[in-house]
Amino acid sequence: MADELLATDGRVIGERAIATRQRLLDATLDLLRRDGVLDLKVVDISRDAGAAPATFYQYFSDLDAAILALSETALDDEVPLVEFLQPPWSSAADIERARAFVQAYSEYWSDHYAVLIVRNLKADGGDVDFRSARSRANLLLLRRMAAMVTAGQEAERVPASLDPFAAAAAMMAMLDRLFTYQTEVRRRGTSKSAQHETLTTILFQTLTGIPTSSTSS
Amino acid sequence: MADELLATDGRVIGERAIATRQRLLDATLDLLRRDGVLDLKVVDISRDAGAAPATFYQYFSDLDAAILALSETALDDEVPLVEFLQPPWSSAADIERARAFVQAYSEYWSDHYAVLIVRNLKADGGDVDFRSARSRANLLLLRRMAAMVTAGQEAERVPASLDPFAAAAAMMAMLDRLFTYQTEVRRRGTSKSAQHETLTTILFQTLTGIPTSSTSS
DNA sequence: TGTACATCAGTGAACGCGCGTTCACTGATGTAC
DNA sequence: TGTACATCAGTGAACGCGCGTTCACTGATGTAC
Repeated sequence: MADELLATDGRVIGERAIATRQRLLDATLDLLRRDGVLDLKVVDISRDAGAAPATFYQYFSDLDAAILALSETALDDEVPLVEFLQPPWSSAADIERARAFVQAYSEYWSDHYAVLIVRNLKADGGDVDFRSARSRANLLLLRRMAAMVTAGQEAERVPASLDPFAAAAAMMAMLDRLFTYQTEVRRRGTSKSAQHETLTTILFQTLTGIPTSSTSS
Repeated sequence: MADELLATDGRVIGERAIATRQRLLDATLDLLRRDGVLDLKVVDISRDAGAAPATFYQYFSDLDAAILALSETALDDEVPLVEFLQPPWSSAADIERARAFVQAYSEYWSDHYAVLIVRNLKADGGDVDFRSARSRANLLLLRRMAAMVTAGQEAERVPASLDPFAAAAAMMAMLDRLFTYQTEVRRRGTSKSAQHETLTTILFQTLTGIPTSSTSS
């Protein structure tokens, strides 16, 4: 994208300013990770970035603007994940790609969870900008998943009772929520790899309807 | 439970006070639904409940205490849902019970989503009390789901690659997140009943491994 | 059946902090010649 | 190769609001006789 960064007054900004802006974003992410949205403050962000509060307002009209900017960078990291779903999984061997997808998505999530949680929260709360940010991000993967379901139904492997889009949304929901929830699951003695294997199996089974090799215990 | 309600100073409180406390909780829930956690204020709650701010502090040490109290009442409404999972689904006919479960869970969720979202948010953020509230609630259903997976594996219908607890958690995650997300899904032209049918199919398939009747399109 | 007293429940008004936000300013960097 | 000037970037200090929280108080209800 060839868009130049602007200050809040509309000026195009130079290198030094871009660096400052980035430091502010980094600090925002740090604080989001450490303390969560409920305790996020402009004053703290500025201090952590080694800048005066007034500086923050040169680049962001308010906290939401900064969080939205972080959402955009998260989106950039989501784009490559499409590769794992495209072309669609179509044979038992493709479970390897499902496995790789789960792994990659897990990493994506652990890089960006702090931002994604807020984005989802604000989107759920009805904020238009966050809604749109979420939609753009989700549709990327959702469309590919839905296409797999449709293909699976045409091949009569996937139940006709699935709505392709709803099924895809369900899978996304599962991935998102579960990664949020990960520490908790881990605490009950389920290893990370067991969790990934489980997700892989459910995903592959639901989207493609292709039987998983090992059905014996 | 025979626990009597206490004021913050430890006194057991009478009927009139119980009613006031309840009005405060009702107002809290209303505001949570309307404006979300980020804008929740003691002053507003008190005003809406027709009380002075000082009154709030007679019954709750802070906002979190009130939200935790609301989480407990949500838990009460979750208990009956166990019926739908117990005894375990074991034949194709049990898909009716899965369907009823999804329906009931959807209603449970739409009654309590505002509180559950905050509970999850705070639990994810590491708050001990909210963690415990969430665990107690989730384990109720999680245990039954995990048992079904184990049974399905013993009958060699469910892939051995599933970890029973992780699979159950994945299903819970899917339900929770997707209901949050419902308006969005609806907006893309998926009807509520199509969504429920999809969830029912995925749930039943994943937990029991029993093939769904209609695999043709 | 009324009066005095004890306890319970609720509040007005204020204090004070902390945070968002702004404005007039200073300092840094680039450019012309 | 230095000096003057323009533009860019950053800030100190303050204002003011809004909210959490408290305390000494008032009003309501129950109880004894």
